[in-house]
Amino acid sequence: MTVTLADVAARARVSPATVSRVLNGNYPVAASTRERVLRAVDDLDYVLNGPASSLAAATSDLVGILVNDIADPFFGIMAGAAQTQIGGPGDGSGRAGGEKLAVICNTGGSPERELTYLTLLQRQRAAAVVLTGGAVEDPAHQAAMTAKLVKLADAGTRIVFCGRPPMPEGDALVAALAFDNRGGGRRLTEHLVSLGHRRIGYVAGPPERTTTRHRLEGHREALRAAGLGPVPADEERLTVHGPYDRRSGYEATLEILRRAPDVTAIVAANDTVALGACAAVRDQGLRIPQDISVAGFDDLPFSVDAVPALTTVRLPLFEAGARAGRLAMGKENPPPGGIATIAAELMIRGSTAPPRG
Amino acid sequence: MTVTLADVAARARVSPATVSRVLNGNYPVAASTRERVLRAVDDLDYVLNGPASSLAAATSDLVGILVNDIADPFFGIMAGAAQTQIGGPGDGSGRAGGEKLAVICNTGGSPERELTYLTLLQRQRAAAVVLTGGAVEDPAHQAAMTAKLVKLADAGTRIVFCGRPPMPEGDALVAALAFDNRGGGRRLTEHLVSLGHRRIGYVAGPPERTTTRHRLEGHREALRAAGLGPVPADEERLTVHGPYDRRSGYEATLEILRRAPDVTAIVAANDTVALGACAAVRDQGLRIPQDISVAGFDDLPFSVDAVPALTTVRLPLFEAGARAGRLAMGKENPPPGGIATIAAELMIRGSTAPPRG
DNA sequence: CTGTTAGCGCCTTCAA
DNA sequence: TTGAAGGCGCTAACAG
Repeated sequence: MTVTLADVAARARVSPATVSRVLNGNYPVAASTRERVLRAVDDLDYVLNGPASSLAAATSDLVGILVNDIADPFFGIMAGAAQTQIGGPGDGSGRAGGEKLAVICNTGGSPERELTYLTLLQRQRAAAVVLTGGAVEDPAHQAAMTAKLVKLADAGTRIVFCGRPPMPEGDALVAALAFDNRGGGRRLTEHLVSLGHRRIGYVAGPPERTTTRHRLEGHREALRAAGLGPVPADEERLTVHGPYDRRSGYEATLEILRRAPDVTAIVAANDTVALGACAAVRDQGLRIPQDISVAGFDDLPFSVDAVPALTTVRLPLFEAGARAGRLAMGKENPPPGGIATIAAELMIRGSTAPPRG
Repeated sequence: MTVTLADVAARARVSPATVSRVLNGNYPVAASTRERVLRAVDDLDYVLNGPASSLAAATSDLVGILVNDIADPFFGIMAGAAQTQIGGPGDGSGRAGGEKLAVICNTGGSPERELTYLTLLQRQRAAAVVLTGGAVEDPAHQAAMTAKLVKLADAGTRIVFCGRPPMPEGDALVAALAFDNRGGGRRLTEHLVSLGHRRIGYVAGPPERTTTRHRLEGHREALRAAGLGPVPADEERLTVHGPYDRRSGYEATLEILRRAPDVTAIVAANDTVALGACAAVRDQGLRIPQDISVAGFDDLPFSVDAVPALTTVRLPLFEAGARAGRLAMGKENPPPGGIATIAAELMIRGSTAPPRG
C-alpha cells in the first residue's frame, strides 16, 4: 500500500542500498544514479519511514526542547529561536531532506512531566535534548534527572542546558548556557538603592527553582553591600513567593503593601509578575513611579510598552536559544569547561525613580 | 548493550509477546504475570524502543502541534493547552506509560516549513496533527496542504484544525474548531461606531492569512451596516497591512495618522499590534482614549494590564486548544459536520471612548 | 491466558 | 561505485 524504499529502488533500477545512500547523502553515489533515484522518489511520492530508519540506524532525527511553560514568551522566544537552528531552512518543496524534527515539550513546570518527557525522548532515541529555564532544586528530583540524563548521553543523545545552571554532577556530559541571574538581580537592586530606596519589596518566584533563588540572592547581595541588610525579619516580611504569573504578582504586591506600607519600590521576579505588581500598585491608588517604583526581569517584548515603561533586566533570550540550538546540532563547539554564562543587562526605564521626600 | 524487551522476557521468565502485552496494556494478562514483568522492567531499567515499536505497529505515539509563531502567546496558550490533554498526567515515576508525545512545531509562518513539518510528521507516522492559527490563502500552497493532509489521513493520522477555518476541500477528514473572527471583528467595530466614531483606522495583519481577512471583513461589515462604507478610496487609505507584531503596529499607526489625521480610533489586528499602536499614538502626543481610541483582538493576558486597559475581543484560546487536544486523542467526538465555530466575546475596557467634541 | 512465528522498512557491513 | 544479506527490537496474528 504505502511506497517503500524497495519500490523506489525497483523504479530507479538500483538496489535498496543505493537508494538509502542517496537519501542519507553520507556515501558516494554517482551523479547519474542519484538523479535517477531522486526522480523515482518524486514520481512515487516516497516518504521515508522514520521508525524503520531509526530502528536500523539506532538514532533518530528528533530533537526535544523542554520548557516549563510554553504560554510564557520567555520560553516561547528561546524555544522558537532554538528551532530556527535545528529545523533547517527547508528546501521549499516540503520534501524534507536531512532536517531534524525540532520539537517543543511543555512540562508545565512539573518535575514528573519533565522526567516523563525525557523518557519519551529516550524512547525515541532523540538526537539531542535542550532543557530550558530554571531547574527544580529538590534533591530527589535532581538525582533522578542526573541519572536520566546520563543514560541519554550514554545512548548518544546530546544534552544542552539553556538558561539553566549546570547540574551538580555530570557537568561533563552537557553544554550549559547559564543566565547571570544573580548578577542581573544585584545590578537591578543596586540601581534602586542608588536612587535612594531603602525599603524594597520583593515578589519572588516559586522557592524551589534555581532562577528564583539566584535572582533573590542577587537582590540581597545588593542590599547587604549597601548596608541595608541582612535583617532576617525584614527580609521575610518584604519577600513573598508565588508562581511566575501576573496574578501572583498582583496578590503578592497587595500582601507586601499590607505588611509594609512604607516600601518605596517593588522588585518582581520577572516582567509578567511585574505587570501584576503594577496593577496592584495602581489599584491601591498609588502612582508609578512617583509613589512606588516597580521593576521586572527578562525584558520581554511587552515590557517596553508598559506605562510607564518597565525598568528591567534584559536577557538575550533569542540569541541564547539560537546558540543552544546550534550546540544541539553540533554546529557549534561547546564553551570552554562546558558552561558559558550569559550576561544580563540592566534596562533603566520609566517605572523606577527616586522615592518621594 | 542496551536492554531489550527480550532481556525483560528472560528475566521475568515469560515470552517477549507477554512483555509487549503488559507494556501496551491492550490485552489480558494474568495479574501475577504482569507483576513479574513490571518488576523485571524496573530491575533492568528497561525503556521501550520507540522506533522498533512504531515500525512493528505501523503507528507512533507522536502528536504534532503546528504553530505559526511560538514566541506569540496566542499560539503558546493554545499549544500548551493542547499538550495538557495529550501528554497524559504522568505516573509520577517518569517511566512513561501509554502517553503520547505531544510536540510543538514552529513554522514561523512559512508555508514551506509548514509542509516540511507535515512531511517530517508523516515520516514519523504521527498519531495526530493539530494545525493552529490562520492559514495562508495562496492556492498553490492550499492545494499542496490538502494533498499532504489527505495522505496523512489515509495513513491513519488524525487531523485537527484549531483556530483555523476548514480547508476548501477535504473537510471530511478533519475536525475543525474555527474562531468567529468575522463576528468578533464586526462587533468590535460596531462598538466603536456606537460610541460615535466615524473615521476608524485599521492596522491589519499579513494580507494572505485567513485570520487577517476575516477580521477585516467583519470590520467592514460593521462600517457598511452603519452606512459608513464602502468608500474604496477611504478603505484603502485607512487600512495598513503588516506582520502580527508590535513593531508593525507602531509603524502602521504612524502611517495611518499621517494619511488621515482626523481618525478618532485605531483598530488593530491583534493585541500585540495594538500595543504598538498605543505606543505610536502616545509618541504623537495624543492621549488614549480621549484623543484616539485603540482596540485589539485576542485578549491575551497582558491586555488587561495595558494602560488604559485594552478594549479587545476575547478568544477562548486555552479552551479551544484543550478541546483540539482531546479531538486529536480521540477522547472527544468531532462536532457535527466536523466543524465548530468558537464564539468571540467583545471586552469593552478603558482604551475606547467617545470621540472628542 | 501465554508462547511461537513472521515480518515491519531500513541501514550497514562485506564482497564484488 | 554498487549489490547482497542479515538484523535492528518489537508487534500481531495464530496456535495452544
